[in-house]
Amino acid sequence: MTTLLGEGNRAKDPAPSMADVARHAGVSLGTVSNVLNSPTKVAPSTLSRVRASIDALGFVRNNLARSLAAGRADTLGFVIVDIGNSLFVDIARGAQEVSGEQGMKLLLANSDVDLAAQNSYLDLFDEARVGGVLLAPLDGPLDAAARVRSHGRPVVLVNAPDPQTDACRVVVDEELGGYLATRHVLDSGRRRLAYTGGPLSLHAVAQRYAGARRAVEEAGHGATLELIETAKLTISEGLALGRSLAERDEATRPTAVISAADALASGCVQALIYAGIRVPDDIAIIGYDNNHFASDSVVPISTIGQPGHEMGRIATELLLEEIRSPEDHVHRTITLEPQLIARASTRAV
Amino acid sequence: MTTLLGEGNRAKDPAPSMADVARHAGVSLGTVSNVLNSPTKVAPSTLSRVRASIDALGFVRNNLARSLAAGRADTLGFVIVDIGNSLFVDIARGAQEVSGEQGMKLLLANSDVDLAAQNSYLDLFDEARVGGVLLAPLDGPLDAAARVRSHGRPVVLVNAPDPQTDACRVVVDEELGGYLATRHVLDSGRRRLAYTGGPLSLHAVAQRYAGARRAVEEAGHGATLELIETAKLTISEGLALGRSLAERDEATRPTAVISAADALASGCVQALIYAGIRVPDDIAIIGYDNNHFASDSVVPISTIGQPGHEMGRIATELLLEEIRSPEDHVHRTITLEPQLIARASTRAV
DNA sequence: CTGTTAGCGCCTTCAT
DNA sequence: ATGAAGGCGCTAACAG
Repeated sequence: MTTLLGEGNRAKDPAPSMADVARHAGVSLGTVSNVLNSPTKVAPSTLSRVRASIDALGFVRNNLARSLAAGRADTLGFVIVDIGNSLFVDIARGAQEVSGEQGMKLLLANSDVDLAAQNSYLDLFDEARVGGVLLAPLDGPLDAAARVRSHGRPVVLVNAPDPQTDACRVVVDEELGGYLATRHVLDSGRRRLAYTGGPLSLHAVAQRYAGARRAVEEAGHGATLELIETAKLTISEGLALGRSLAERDEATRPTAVISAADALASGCVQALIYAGIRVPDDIAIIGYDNNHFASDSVVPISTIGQPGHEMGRIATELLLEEIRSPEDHVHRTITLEPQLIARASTRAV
Repeated sequence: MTTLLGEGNRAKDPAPSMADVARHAGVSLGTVSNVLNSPTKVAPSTLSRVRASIDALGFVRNNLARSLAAGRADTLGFVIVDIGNSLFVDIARGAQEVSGEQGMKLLLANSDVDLAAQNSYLDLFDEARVGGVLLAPLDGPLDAAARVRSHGRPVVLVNAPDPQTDACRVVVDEELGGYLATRHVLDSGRRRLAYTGGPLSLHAVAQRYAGARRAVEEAGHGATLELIETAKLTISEGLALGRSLAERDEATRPTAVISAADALASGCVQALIYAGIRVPDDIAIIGYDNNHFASDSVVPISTIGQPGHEMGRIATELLLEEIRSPEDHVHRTITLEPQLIARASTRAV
């Protein structure tokens, strides 16, 4: 076909390939590959010459072709249940660190608490032939993850409530967290306690409650624990909770509230103070998660911190280990401990 | 080589390929490709037979090979400056929607306000041959983005302060936002105003301040605007601000505070209430960003909403347009308008 | 409608 | 230290 006017620039000159670089540098394709992958095996002179051509041409290697040919990927995928939750952001940061240290890249995908989206991203990473995937799942079936695993692609679960799957997991001891929080307020002298959070169908909420009960039973001495279930773990539920607490008369009002989440605790504190009730003098409150708005509150709120950063690091290490030696890898569950962070909201009376 | 004990499962049976499917179904490779890419061109009977083999074998297509062969990608990359900020999460959601609707997948990367990380992810997406990239950049040089563009890969900037680059951009009118906020409190009857936020070196903070000044000048009638610069836009800075405001005597204390961020406003409200100062009766406050903790406050805080979701949608549409017709694409900057959200914290007196 | 074939860009032995 | 050649898994004509 003859060239018509303007047809010449139609091609939008395609990215230069290694072959182009080789030609430009006057070497063979294999040599270019070597300067990219094993620079030590190339004579210094050719090496610099090839490198010069590389950036003269603005060459970037095609990772698709690279991974395809090499049969392995330098990419990891992380499917995150809720990118708006700072715990997961911390986990992602930890994962990113380890990935970088070990020469891998980390790609993120936000499932947004939606099972279909979670499955779709799992498939995406599977099709993209990533080296392995990290999954912070929502409460729900994990068969899509199993499918990925069945394709020989390692999956490690982070903060997964469900222990039934055959994969490595990194979790934190929720029961212990509830115990620590409750024990702390008992130690501060309060006896009439209330645990709040919900719905109880959430694994973490239930586990933390179990821990709270254990601490109260252990305490004896007339310590009591009331359960106040909420519909969600939000600030606005907390506001409502605080208002209803403020309406109770002093004799029945708990003297300490153990909350399953900082958001809940924060709302509660705000509503109580607004109603003229003193925190921690009249009511002590402790939250959970160590979100920034727990520390950044008029009355800094005590809380239970989860080692998100460490969770991300460990999960990634497990994943890389499984990727590198699938043969002798044995799955394990690493359980991390939550940590008490005492602030003004639970000061002893 | 003879088979030794246990050597058989050494291979960790590699993922089945289209060739395997073809063999299993008794058809040719091309036909399998057709059932995957143009099912209409395949006889119903073969179609179902091939499909049966596909999931009998648990086949998932290799996207690396697919993109390599096809010369185009079905993936978009989004480099996000701060995954902890809900505005960007909203943008990501919008981008995800449009991507999905148009048959593209969206991969995320968190640069975490780090230039090196941002550049590294830009390169990652470049090497991964994504179809195009969305970039919510940090205040800093954009040469890495230019490099990506020079490789023929479209880049669109979201919420980029710097208008100098040659690419499509989606931004919101920050000056207008400051104006709207200020105008609103003026309309509510306040005259002694203060604008707070910082550092002023941040583009958005400075622009919003400019808008505030414009509104005050326009108002005349002895309306005044004090500037209270903060080091950051955090809740704790807001707490400090609220405390210092509470210490002033009534004659000099502003009757309305326009804050450059909800976090700041939230802290301020909390500290004021704690000090016994009434909001909005004694001081009205308006924030910026429409973060959830602005609405979920004892006194719901008025704010300026940014159309994050829409920003993400539009940016992705621009990107897809450029990807699909690079020839006749002309770069443009879409400027969206922020929106006033009036709540209790600025109720008229 | 189905089969055949030639690459896509790179890695990786194996020679030289 | 460098070059040559086969193949990774798939798409996209083109034949039949």
